[in-house]
Amino acid sequence: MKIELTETQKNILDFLIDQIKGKGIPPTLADVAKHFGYKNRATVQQHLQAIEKKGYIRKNPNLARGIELTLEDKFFVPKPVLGEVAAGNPLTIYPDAIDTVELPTIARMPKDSFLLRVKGDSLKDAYIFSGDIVIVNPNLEPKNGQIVAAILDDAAVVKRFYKKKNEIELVSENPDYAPIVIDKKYSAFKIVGLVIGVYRSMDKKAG
Amino acid sequence: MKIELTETQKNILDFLIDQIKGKGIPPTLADVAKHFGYKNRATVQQHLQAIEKKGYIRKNPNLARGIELTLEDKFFVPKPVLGEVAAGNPLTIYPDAIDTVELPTIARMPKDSFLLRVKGDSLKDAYIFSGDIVIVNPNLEPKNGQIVAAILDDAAVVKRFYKKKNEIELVSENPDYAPIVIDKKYSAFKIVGLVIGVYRSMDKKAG
DNA sequence: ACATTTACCATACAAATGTATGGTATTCTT
DNA sequence: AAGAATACCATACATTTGTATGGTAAATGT
Repeated sequence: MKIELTETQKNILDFLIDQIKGKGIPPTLADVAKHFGYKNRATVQQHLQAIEKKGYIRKNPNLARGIELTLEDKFFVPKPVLGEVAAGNPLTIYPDAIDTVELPTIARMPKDSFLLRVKGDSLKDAYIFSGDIVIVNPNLEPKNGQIVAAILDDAAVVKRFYKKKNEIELVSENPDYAPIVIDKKYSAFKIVGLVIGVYRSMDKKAG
Repeated sequence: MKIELTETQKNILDFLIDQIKGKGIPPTLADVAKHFGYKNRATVQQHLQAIEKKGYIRKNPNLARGIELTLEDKFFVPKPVLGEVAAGNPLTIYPDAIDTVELPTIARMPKDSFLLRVKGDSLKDAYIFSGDIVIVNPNLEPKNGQIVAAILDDAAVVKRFYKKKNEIELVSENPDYAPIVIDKKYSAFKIVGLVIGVYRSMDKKAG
């Protein structure tokens, strides 16, 4: 039933979601126009009509800030999953979204953070399992013992983080996997962000 | 600094909070007038000026729905956890919120659904652990094999749900706990809702 | 090549919303 | 008793906001 959104429309919808969920109050047409640099509200108006026709929002006519997310009825906001991330052995990370999960609106999802789907079972003793979605915040500095997402030689991993003198150690909770030790100067290594939450939808049985 | 509010002013402020926190969008003057049965907006306007002068709200001039709560913590929105729910043996459910989880910025509660903190480990084979927050939707009908929250003899449980001919069976994933079988007519039993997701914040170490 | 969709701008208009001002009546203070 | 604060109403007006309509240009599909 839902039709694909264009890039511009998707950007606008993202902004709407961001404002409504984040700031708590839907923007006016003028707000949206200003944010995207449009010189008049009619442009926004037309985009909104397109988005509404495709079923993503509903508008209360003649009502200031009368934009409602239809997604909201379902309690879920679709979010892109940027890649798969290995809890065991490293996996490839993809340049674009490989999938979307329906994330409940309560799951905390700060700006700039993103989602990765976990593959493998090396973190099972930290209660993260294959198929779980981890929420990664790239703006937080990881402390020792916290779980991070990192890129190592073009692959992505999720592991517990320990900062040593000249190395960084990435530890799995599962004793089947040995810790990875990286020299701090090694250039093909980069911490992507701190894992701030885990979400698992219950509609399919875990395991 | 804060001065005492009059009864009317307090009622209006309560309504404002209710709308902003609950509905997610501040009301217009007309909304407030209608709710309290005022015949014109100027009345509301004056009350708002009084409330603002006393420091409880701030107004963005000439802005539709431009009421902000000064009380509001901009970065953390506490969400009530309605009770603890036993994955093992039943626990008491409390009439009021027993705790809050802090969900930064986002965190608008999906309509009608609520949170319960899980205690006990009977669902550990379904990857739900003590301390996890389960999201319960009371409007969805559970199907066989799904996980539900239920009230049994004034205690709350989270278990996998199976509907039999004349009974309902609630099963733990953990073999240490035997299934609970309830006759359908038993009045002290009630399905509270379907567990639609599990969320775990990572700021404290799991385990 | 032609029609359709998309992405913008400009302008005009109507409805919603906030604001200013003046009025009446009641209660509370001093 | 006088003054102040409170709680309303009515009306007029300015601004914001949403809507309708028409136009240009580029990309896309058939």
